[in-house]
Amino acid sequence: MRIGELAARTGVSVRALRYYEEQELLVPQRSRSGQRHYPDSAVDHVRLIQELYAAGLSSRTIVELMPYAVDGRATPELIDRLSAERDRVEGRITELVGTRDRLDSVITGAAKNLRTGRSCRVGPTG
Amino acid sequence: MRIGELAARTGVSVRALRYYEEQELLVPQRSRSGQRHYPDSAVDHVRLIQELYAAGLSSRTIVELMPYAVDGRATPELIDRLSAERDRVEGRITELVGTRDRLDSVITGAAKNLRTGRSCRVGPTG
DNA sequence: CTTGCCTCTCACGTCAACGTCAGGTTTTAG
DNA sequence: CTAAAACCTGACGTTGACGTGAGAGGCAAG
Repeated sequence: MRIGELAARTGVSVRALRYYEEQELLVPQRSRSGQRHYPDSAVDHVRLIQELYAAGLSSRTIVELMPYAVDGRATPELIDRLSAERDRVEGRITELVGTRDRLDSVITGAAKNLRTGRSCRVGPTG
Repeated sequence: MRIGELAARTGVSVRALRYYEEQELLVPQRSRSGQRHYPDSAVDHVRLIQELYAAGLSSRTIVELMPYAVDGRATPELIDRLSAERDRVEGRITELVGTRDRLDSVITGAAKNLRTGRSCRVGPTG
């Protein structure tokens, strides 16, 4: 399929797809006239890329991890890299859970404040 | 305290503190000569700001939520805003948990691949 | 053939949260 | 008093993942 269709199917912009190519994340074939042609598998490929971006990985990191997703070839280094990223994501989750709990207690305090009309201090821990 | 000490205590840069002021997140008093002077509470204040940044909130959003943190005054709108951000954070957590699990299964597959030396496809779902 | 949409390649613009440098003033230590 | 350290105000630079517009070429339909 051509770039417009892939964009429509994945929900990412045409510009983004060209950017992915620039970053060597998704390199399509070219017709004689220079138009990009993607296989059907590109749809899932793009979704994976998006997910990894959403997880906070950079293009460079994704590029480094792609060889595995592409040809299924694993090396110890690759596994280390994947594990490191997994741990990073895990760390982010922990942070965010803490923040969510903080927000929860702030909200609870605020709601109480609202009911009583009294100003009960809720700021940073302490 | 002056800006350098606050920076040292919080671990954020002097530049960042000046940026926070620019964004009206943390407005200190000024001496006659123009130097910034912060109260002790600014330390916790900065930490809260950092945490909210880390949670993915923008300066603008933080500014909107600050009135509560500053004077403890809650309004229904503020609580809605806080709840909305809480839900955003919760959504991010769910996403990241999914990604972590995806990474886990990829890693497991890769490790198995490595042991067997066989290429077992692990890519996007499907 | 031409209309119209899709695509191409530059290449500059954007946005957030600062980094960094320049050039000058204030505070502090000796 | 002097020198160093800390502070001040601009103001331009950085990074990542694109947005946006210009100007030109490609392709199926009438």
